[in-house]
Amino acid sequence: MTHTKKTPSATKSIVDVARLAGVSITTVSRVINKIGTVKEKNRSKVLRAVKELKFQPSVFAQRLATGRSNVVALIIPRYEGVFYSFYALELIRATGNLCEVFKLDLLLHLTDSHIQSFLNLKGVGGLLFSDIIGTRYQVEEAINAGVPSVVINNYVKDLPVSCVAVDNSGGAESAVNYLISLGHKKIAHISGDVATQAAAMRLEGYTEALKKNNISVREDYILKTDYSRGQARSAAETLFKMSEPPTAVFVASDSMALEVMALAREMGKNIPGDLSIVGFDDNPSGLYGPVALTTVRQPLVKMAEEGVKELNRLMTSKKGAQVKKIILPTELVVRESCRAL
Amino acid sequence: MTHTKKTPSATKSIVDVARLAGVSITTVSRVINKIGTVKEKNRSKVLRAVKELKFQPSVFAQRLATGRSNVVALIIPRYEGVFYSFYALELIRATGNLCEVFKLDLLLHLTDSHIQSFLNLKGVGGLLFSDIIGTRYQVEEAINAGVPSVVINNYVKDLPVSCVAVDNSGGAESAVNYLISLGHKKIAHISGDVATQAAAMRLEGYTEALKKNNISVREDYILKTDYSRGQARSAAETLFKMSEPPTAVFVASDSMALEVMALAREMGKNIPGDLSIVGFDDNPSGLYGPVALTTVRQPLVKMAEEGVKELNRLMTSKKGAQVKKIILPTELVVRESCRAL
DNA sequence: CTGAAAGCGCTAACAA
DNA sequence: TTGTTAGCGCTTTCAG
Repeated sequence: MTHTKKTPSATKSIVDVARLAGVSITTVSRVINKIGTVKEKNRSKVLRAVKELKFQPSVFAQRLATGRSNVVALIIPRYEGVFYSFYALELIRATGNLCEVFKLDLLLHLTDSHIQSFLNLKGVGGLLFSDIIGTRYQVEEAINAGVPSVVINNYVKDLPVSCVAVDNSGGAESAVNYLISLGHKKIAHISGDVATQAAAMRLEGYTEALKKNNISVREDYILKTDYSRGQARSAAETLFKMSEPPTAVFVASDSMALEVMALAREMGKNIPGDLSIVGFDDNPSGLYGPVALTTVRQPLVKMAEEGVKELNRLMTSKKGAQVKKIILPTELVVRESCRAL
Repeated sequence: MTHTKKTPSATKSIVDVARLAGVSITTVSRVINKIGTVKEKNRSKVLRAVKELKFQPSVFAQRLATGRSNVVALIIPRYEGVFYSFYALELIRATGNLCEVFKLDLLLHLTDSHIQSFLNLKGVGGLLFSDIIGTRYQVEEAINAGVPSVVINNYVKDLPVSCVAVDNSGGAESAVNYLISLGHKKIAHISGDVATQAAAMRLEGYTEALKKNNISVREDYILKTDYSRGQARSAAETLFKMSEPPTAVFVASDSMALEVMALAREMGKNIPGDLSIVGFDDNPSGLYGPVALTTVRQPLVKMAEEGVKELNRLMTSKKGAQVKKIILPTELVVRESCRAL
């Protein structure tokens, strides 16, 4: 009985290519990895064989042999408020696009904060954390294991990890300053979930701007939400019912700001006539309404891109590379939802 | 010089565990893979060693050895209109969640339809295609390569591949029938991108319902869009300007329907007084407006789940398993945006 | 019930 | 410039 080499139906391996091309597997490997030191003649023979056999190297064998992995896991906390947002989608999209550019495989990992089992760190070459809320432990674990990691959307001071965040407090300040420059003094703030750094910093920027302008901070003008439209609506209702309602409101996200505008319209109020509104995000939805929303543009795509770039840098440089803390500027986009008093 | 066993800093391997536990690596492997035939005594010794060493098996070695991979790639066409949607996010979310349940690694792949290089089929254990628009070639390639695949959101008749879709035409019919039952005869349709099967089927359902009720189909009542809010707004403008405007409109997506409602309000029109509206999706945003949107609920999450389940079935059963074509029912959700004539 | 040994497909010294 | 060979870490017969 002919001792056939294993299952003949098996997919082609580097050995088959080598045989067909009449060279050693090493040479094939060199061609695949573009090692240069291969004679043009052999090179083309290999290439031809590869094409004929439709050969694709086994990534597992490669990874096992090299110890390197080009898999990047994007860790998103399965945090309802956040995940239903424009933010999450933009982030995923931008990350996906750039990973493709860098030839990285993007592993998506939605995680419950209370989850015990973490992903197998041996399976990934790098970790991209979307925020650190509820995943701090995982970040620490990754750092200890020496897996290149970067945290996005959270300026992590107290951990030796690269991060790229947005200047939330600065953005908030510019929004409120703008309102003040328009003559507003009674300015409310509908904040997002202050458990997130982004929301907390926006709140801080709001109070800072007020203080610097000698406007007293009224607690009743600060409404905290979970970033959902539902809670934004409730907050707006509260605002409108106040005996001394604000003349302007800075809202922590565009989608919430849109909800406030919607409610205002329903109640027959005029925007910006009766209330000036500034959002945060620069979500395209803000453009389609009757009154284009003035907002603070947040470079979400850029943030994701910088994150992937930084991660790629970490992954391709030797162990112990210096971490980077990047903070991206925001930009006030003036449209139609505010008026001068 | 002591011939140290390679880099001592290297992560622990099965060998270290075996040594520490005082058994062979085979036994360790058995314990890891829950092979049962291991004496309790050895078993606990191994477990203890695993814990002490914080051992995590190398997925690459496992995959190389077994030839099996639990990596699932979710292929989403980078199709602007689609990707900015509620749809994409829901899909990713549901897929991500269920993959975790099945212990599958989710690889996200956003693809340009014109891309040549495809992902390395050897690297994945299964493929989940979100729609087949622009990726038909890839689907065929996967089928030929024998890689388990399922197409979501598109009922693929002409290819031997599993798919799970939604009853778009049925859903559209029920929406239009409902409008008709309310006494409407002048019913318009703002369709999505008819290059997608979903939009095409909704349009078909619309015309079918009309025909079955002996209402003539007016071409000028059919406005085609790309699913974007911008185009929805233009379509609505067109509608409102007509000499004989419709009394009701069936819109192919909730986000577009919301845009139509917004425009109506801006123009001082009353919903549902002046115009009845039915959407499609059951996007939660439809609930927050002043008038809750009547819509056709689309089991997006269920669709994604069924997709993953089916893929998992394919991946765990032997080659050549029978493909399944699944079609999920929709449900009309009556809320406040329609009135009887 | 356990262990020795032969791979899985590829890369990377080391020689030639 | 090319080939030989020894692993990478794990699974899986096959003996014991």
